[in-house]
Amino acid sequence: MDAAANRPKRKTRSDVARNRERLLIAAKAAFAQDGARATLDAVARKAGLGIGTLYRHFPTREALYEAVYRRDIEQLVALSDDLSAVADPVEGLRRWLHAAIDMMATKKGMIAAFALGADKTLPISARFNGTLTAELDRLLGRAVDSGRLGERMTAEELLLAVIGMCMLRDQPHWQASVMRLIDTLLDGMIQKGRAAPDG
Amino acid sequence: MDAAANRPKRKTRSDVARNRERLLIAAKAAFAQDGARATLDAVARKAGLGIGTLYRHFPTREALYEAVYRRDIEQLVALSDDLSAVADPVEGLRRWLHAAIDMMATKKGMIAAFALGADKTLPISARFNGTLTAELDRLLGRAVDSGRLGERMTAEELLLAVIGMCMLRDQPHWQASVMRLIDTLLDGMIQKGRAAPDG
DNA sequence: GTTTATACGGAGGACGTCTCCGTTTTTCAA
DNA sequence: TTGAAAAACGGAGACGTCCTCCGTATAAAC
Repeated sequence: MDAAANRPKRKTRSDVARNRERLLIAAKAAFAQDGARATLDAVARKAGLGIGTLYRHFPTREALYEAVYRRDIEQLVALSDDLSAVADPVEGLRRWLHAAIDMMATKKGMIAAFALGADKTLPISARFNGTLTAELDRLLGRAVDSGRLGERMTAEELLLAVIGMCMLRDQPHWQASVMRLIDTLLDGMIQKGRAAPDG
Repeated sequence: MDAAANRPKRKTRSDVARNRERLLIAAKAAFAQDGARATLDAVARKAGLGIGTLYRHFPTREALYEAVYRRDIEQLVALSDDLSAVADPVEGLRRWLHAAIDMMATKKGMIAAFALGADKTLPISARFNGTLTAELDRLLGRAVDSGRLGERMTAEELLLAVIGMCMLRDQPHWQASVMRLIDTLLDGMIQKGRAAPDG
């Protein structure tokens, strides 16, 4: 029943933590350079370790993504805490979305990680997207409660829109374009008349 | 100099056209079923032909996508002709975007094809994206000229937004979400006050 | 130093892409 | 018809990546 109770108390080997760290550093560098296309063999080689070791530490590519970008996600969570205190809730929401885009702009592999997260069949979805959707929902809820924004879009939809648009990273001025798209989208959500007839 | 002049006048073989057609039918089915993940081996097998024949007809995966979806693109071009006559230019633009989304909804592989088109390094970009951007630009220009829409977004940006958002196809109600996103975006483009301060 | 649990490494199988060239099919001229 | 030339076909095989498996190496415990 209780696996923890009858496990021998042998310390975990010292090389494990060291190798894990090496792998993460190598992966971060590889993803930054080659984005989603980086091969895992290359990551292992860069870390000076065998491919088998990589797979033991991170059984799937998604697990590796998650470990590499977990810290960044936490940063976005912290930022949403700060921005919940901004006087204008729409502005707070806007700033958070811009920060998310900024982050993806500097980390090539991150977009790939999020794209995987968009696929509901992968467990990474629950962690990355779940966490971020929750934060976004908080900011969005605040703006809606204030009466400034309508309820046209859900937090999840907004997040997916950002992720989707960021997939077009290879365009010349994609970052500015995406930010303008987001701003325009927010403008569209502001309580006013509607452009779209129902038919 | 003139390659056409001194080529022998032998007719092109009759099997070529037949096999090309078979490959297209098989590819269309395979892409519809498996999306971007369909293997080219499977396409060739489904067509009852060798893999070598597939590659001779369509040297790259993108070439095959292009051939499979060319007709659909032409349909969108024709639709934009029709919609240029609609009284309300914003409504015309909106309908065209919805039609594009509808089309992607029924053809799994099409989104993959467009996503490739978003990568400027591939020649398919010039054909698919170029054509569609031109049509969208026409509809958008008309709406801007009427004074109803501001010039916040370019046709290319709008198109890329649609493509990006459609990449999230695996979500439960993605199609409705994307359409609502587009409607909201259009609302945001309508000439009114702005939500986003400059800082 | 010996034992033992644990981790490492990389060979190898599976699978997809793409090429190359011997074989087959089609066209054309006689 | 039939033979030869041109053109297309087919699939074996080289290559690259993913991922697993298990013999070997190493750290911890005693």
